Amino acid sequence: MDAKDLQILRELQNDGRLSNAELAERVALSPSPCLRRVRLLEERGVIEGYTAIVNQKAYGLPVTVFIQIRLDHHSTEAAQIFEHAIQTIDEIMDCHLMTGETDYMLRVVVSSLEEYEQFVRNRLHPIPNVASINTSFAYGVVKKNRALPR
Amino acid sequence: MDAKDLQILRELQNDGRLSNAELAERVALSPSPCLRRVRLLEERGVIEGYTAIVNQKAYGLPVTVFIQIRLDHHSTEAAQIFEHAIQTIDEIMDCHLMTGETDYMLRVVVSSLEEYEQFVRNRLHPIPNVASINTSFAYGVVKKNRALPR
DNA sequence: GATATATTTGGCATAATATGCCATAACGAG
DNA sequence: CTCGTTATGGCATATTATGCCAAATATATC
Repeated sequence: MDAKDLQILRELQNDGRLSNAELAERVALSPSPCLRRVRLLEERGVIEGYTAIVNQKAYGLPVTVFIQIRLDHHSTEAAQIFEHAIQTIDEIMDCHLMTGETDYMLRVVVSSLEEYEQFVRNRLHPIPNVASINTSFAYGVVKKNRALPR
Repeated sequence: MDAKDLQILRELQNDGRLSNAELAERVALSPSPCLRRVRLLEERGVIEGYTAIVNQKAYGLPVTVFIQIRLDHHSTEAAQIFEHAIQTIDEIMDCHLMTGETDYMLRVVVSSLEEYEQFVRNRLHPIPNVASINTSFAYGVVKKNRALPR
């Protein structure tokens, strides 16, 4: 990955639908080597895919919740059960395995506080081995960055 | 926003580079009304943009950190200064204004623990009015969802 | 420093795709 | 039922992607 690849990644993170012609111009290459670099980045898994960024409020899901979860014991089995359970729950946008006091950090998206209550009751509580659930509501987004630094 | 729009959004969240022809086929429309719907969703701000999803490890930034920040007082001015300060810091991928005990939740991306130390020293500590910084490191990602639920 | 090898690049022809326009069809209000 | 509005599909044109080849650049070896 040289400087040109980094430039390509920066441009595609800021506009994932850039045409190859436009992208090539911005990174000072002709279209064909530019396209070949993009395909290589895709094949190597550096580019995992492309996505449309949807406005949560306009979509009807204005509420973002961060949830810190601890398991009651830390066997491989308990972790596997938990991690498997969350995969099928659509409201969970992402889940990180954490160091320190909490085991998992979830970002969950819902339409309202009422729906969040339902979510906790119907989706979270049925999962076994969960010792504690710590909920933090987000009022709004102050910053949102598309491109990784550097 | 009818069912077709929702379908379009779902498809474009899962593959932001779908050709209009392919998208039209998937949502059972001919290309022209399909494209018109996409453009409308863009104009209305439902689709905020498109982005390439870059693998953090492959890119050289394997460490994700969640940081909970409290300000020492909650004047509009203190908030504005803080919120303005973080905009220019590239390592901060997103920042949410929170309810409850902490004021802000940051997601930060760095190459190593050493770099995180530098980040805190050089970027965070200079910001005024910050009362406390609570750092939580992520080992790895258990789940990552591109598409909003429903 | 010269030569051989491998890698990357740019150009071109072809195939696929997007775009804008228009007539037709579906929908809703009165 | 009828008018006015909105959405749809088809088509011609312009733009873009793709695959192939020769030229240029970089790398390694002696």
